[in-house]
Amino acid sequence: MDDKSKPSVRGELTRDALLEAATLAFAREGFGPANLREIAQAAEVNQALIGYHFHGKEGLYLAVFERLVARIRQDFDPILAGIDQLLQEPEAAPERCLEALLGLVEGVLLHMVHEHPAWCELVLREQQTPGPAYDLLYREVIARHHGAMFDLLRKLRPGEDTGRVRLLAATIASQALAVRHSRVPMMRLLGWDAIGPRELDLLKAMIRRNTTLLALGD
Amino acid sequence: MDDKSKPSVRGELTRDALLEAATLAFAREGFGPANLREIAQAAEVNQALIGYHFHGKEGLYLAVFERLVARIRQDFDPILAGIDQLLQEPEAAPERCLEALLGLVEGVLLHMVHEHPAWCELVLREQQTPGPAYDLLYREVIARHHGAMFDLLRKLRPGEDTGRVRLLAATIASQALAVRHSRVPMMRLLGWDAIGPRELDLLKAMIRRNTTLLALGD
DNA sequence: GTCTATAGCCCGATAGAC
DNA sequence: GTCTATCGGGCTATAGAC
Repeated sequence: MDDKSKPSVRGELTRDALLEAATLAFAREGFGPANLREIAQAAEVNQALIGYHFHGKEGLYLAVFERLVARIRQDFDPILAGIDQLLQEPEAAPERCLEALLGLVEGVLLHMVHEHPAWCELVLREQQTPGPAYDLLYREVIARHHGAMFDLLRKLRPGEDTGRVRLLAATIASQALAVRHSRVPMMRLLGWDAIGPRELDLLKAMIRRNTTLLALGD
Repeated sequence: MDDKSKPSVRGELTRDALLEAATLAFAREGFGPANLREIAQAAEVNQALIGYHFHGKEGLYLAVFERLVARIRQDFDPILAGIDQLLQEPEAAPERCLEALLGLVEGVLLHMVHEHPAWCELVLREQQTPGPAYDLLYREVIARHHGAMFDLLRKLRPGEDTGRVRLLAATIASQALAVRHSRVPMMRLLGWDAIGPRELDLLKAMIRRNTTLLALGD
């Protein structure tokens, strides 16, 4: 029984291999410079199969985003569900709201540290001219995160102007995002070669301290 | 006296037009996908002149960065010189150090908000895969900013571990940078269409409040 | 579903006239 | 310094055999 015996399975293997290779290639080089020949070669699959399975380069690109969004949601849906539950309790203690906020921000930090270094390039490209891929990412990931942070901060700062609470959410989030957006200058400033366990602990501690100050301050 | 009467001037006009168009194109599309034919057309200049003036696509790209760095330095050198002077005073009051820090961060914020959006996008892209162009920018701009922030924060938090002070500098800076790096999701979160005077005041106030808390907190 | 082969396009570079 | 014309290479997409 060789690996070609079940066509429907083989097709799926081909799709997966192409998506895996394409994710790396698009992340490393961006949409334009990424090269279908190399992607097919890295996936050990014939180049013409990209056309068959994904209807061209753009279709492959969108499929890569769908896959990544699904993976991100797998990581964050439990955290976001826990926050939703907490927020539905009428008398949720502020300490627990702060703890939930810290957990969410730390989750984003971990994701930013561990994701492929150039994943940011993909998102940035989409941000400049938001196309279908960015809309998907925004709807499924970013909007949910924003919503959860906003709701938690509103509980922590009752009575504060909602515009200011939103702005506060954005500035708190920016600390975690900076690890990705400003990775290179940040590493140079800190004199780090890589973000290992020791560096990650320092980052976590600083973000925890900063977030607490910013959420409760004044 | 037509505009072709002084060849040396005409060449300079050609260079400038090409640099202007190239800045926009590289920022919008990144190095790879940007197209020399379109750049030449936008500059209303013959495509072959790119080869003559800049020795190809990479030379043009580097020249764009040299121009960008020169303009940024024009804006920030006075601010940074003022900080250097303050830091050389042996008994500089903490209040003045904090004020200088707030001024620098606000300067970065204003730059991120007002300067040509294309420049920031360019930097962001280059940062993902740093080459000679990024080294130039880092040496001439980013390193100086980091140095100034670090020195000011060390005065404000005497005795604190220098690694933590550096990390604090990075997280404080990230707030101002976020206006560019996360512009699209941030605007959606805040429900803003553009950053006008009203929005800028809100941003300034929030960053001032946050920076003060983060610099002095604990 | 897979593969070969190639059509057809776009790009960067440059030779050579002016 | 500028322009026209073109070369050579690399790319995506796809027709058609299996």
